[in-house]
Amino acid sequence: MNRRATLMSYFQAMHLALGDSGWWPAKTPFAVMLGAVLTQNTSWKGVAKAMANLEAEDLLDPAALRDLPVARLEELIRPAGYFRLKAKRLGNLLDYLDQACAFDLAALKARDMAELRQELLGVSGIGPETADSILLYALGQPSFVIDAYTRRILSRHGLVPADEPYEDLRDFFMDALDHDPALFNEFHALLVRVGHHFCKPGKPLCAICPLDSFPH
DNA sequence: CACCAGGCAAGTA
DNA sequence: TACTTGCATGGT
Repeated sequence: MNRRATLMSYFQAMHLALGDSGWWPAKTPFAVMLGAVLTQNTSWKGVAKAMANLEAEDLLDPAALRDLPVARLEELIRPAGYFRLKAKRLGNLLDYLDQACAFDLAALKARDMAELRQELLGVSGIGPETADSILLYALGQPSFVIDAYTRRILSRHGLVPADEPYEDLRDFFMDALDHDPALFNEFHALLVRVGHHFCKPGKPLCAICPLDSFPH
């Protein structure tokens, strides 16, 4: 079985078991970018609280956030953890968005993906996973997102080495699959959901994991 | 109590 | 280039 067929069979198994994930479909692109930074090495629960704090003050908007004192931003995002660090990183992102498109985020959707990805990676605080999350979930561009669960699940199934570098893992998906944003979106979401529920660090895969019937 | 969560950058050798 | 460490709150 070729890699495309293998990956699609994983996708089908996960989707059949868990259904649609509905990740980041309804919010604005900017809100998605905020979430992508705030969720770095952090569970979504605290991020949701931080986002609610911002929304309650109508701050899910780049210009509004730019005018907010840093100390106030730190206070509002505190539940997401690393609050001083993340306040800086959001400031860096705002500086970039102002310079790159004058906060016209819709304009970024038309940009060349590879070029835009390189620019995002140039922002301090935006690494490969955050950049790909922004491209895919905020801008609808077909950039596959790799996270700790994706690496863990694929390596435990013997599809890649455990220490496979981020870019190689991303190529593993992108060389095999059609560059369909909807597919990339749902595929990554399902991998995270499966990892979260069934694939804890150090523990063996669980018998009710939808991927348990695959070789590992 | 220990450990982890949808990472990243800076420092060290 | 390849490790190590700091960042911080909240849940299990």
